[in-house]
Amino acid sequence: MSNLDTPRENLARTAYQQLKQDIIQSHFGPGEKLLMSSLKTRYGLGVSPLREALSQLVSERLVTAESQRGFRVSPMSVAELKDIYDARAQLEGLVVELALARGDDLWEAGVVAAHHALSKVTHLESVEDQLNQWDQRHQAFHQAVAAGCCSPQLLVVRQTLMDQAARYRYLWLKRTVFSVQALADKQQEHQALFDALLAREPQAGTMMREHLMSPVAIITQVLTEQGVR
Amino acid sequence: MSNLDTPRENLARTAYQQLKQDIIQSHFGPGEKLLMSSLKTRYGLGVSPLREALSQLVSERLVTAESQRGFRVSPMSVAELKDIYDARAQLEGLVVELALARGDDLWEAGVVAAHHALSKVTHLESVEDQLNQWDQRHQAFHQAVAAGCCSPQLLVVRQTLMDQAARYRYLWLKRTVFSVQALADKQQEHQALFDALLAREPQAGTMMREHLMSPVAIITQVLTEQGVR
DNA sequence: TACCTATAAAATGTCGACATTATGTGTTTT
DNA sequence: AAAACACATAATGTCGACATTTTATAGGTA
Repeated sequence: MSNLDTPRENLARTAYQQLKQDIIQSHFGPGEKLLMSSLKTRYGLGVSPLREALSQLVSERLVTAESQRGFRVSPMSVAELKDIYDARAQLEGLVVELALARGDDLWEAGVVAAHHALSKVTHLESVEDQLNQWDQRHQAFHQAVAAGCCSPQLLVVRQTLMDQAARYRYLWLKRTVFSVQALADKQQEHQALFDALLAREPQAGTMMREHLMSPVAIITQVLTEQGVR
Repeated sequence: MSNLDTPRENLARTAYQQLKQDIIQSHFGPGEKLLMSSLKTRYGLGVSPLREALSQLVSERLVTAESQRGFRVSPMSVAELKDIYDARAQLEGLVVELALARGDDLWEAGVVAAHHALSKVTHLESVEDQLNQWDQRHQAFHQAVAAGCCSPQLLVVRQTLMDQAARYRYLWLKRTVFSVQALADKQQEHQALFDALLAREPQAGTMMREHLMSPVAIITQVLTEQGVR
């Protein structure tokens, strides 16, 4: 009757999504123990769906499990930051080079649209909204570029690395989005990237690699300020 | 006392390993429904550890979950075969190029050792053993080569794609390992690859890409013989 | 016959209970 | 005082039970 025909999602899936959000936004800090008792009260769920959600997050390496000793948030480190960003840069470079070779008109159209939207981010009243809008369009732009590689598998792998990087990326976002200078620099990089892509210039891959590596210095600084090695 | 200091793995992990094996070796065929009742009797476990294991396999895309409708083995298709192998080839090519630039003496030593072991696979009485030994050393050789990229993250990603490909790869293995000609061809490719790597010749990346793509034709044939689109 | 409907059977997903294992605290021993 | 031990407390991991939902079966209608 009044039943919306939502297919009724698992509790495990909702737990997964919420937990992931909470870890990425550092509600649970790196290395923090994830007590079943607290999770139960926080999300109002039993252990079964929680354990399923945690198992998935272990597969994504956002959570680590130690047998008979429960779960904890995976630690963060400068070494891991560099490893993740290096892998992302290399992979995204590869993806771009494939897109140059494989991308069709529809791909170009998607890139044009996403780039346009990104360049028109308006200054909203709420800084929170501002941050979200820019971040969303920024990610959409890169997603549109990557789509040209015509490899669903590589795109999944790419997304996995994105998720892994999310916690680090979040640190960078806050520093960048509120700096007019940093934003302008990024905008310029995106413009150059955009031009190179549409012209199918071979150096676009290298440009992308450098573009992705540029936040590393800033994030390293933030981490060391927070006492993370 | 008589307690071996094995840390006592949880049942969920053992279930995960067994399920993965059984799916890869096609004990559970593509698209097959995974009934909780049968899994319970087969592995002698309750639902909780089984669901955890299945959740992890969902993350690895070997299993698919539909809310309120349980789990089934992910289907296989020629399209997915091509997608996975393309992604693997591109990624492995990238990894090799990084290894050429980053690999040190220790990497070279590992490659030499693994190549030597691979070239000396003895003809054992049991064909099963023969297959296992060759496959193990073959994978070890590629692993040793890949290690040179100096990126733990990329190696994890590579392993994920390997796991995804395992079911398809298994089909190829059976056809290859029992064909003297096919084995000899592979051995020659490995030799050429080996020489190019140690000489740091830039075309090693391309060679690797072609090496990884070569089984696609055979596997496609086997799949169509089995009625898989 | 084909098609809907009502009913029965089976399967999923979740919780609470319980055994096992880890952790913290206070006491004894050297 | 430091280390070793015993005990109490707390947390994990697993199972069986149960409500809900899906699927199969049989019957009825046009």
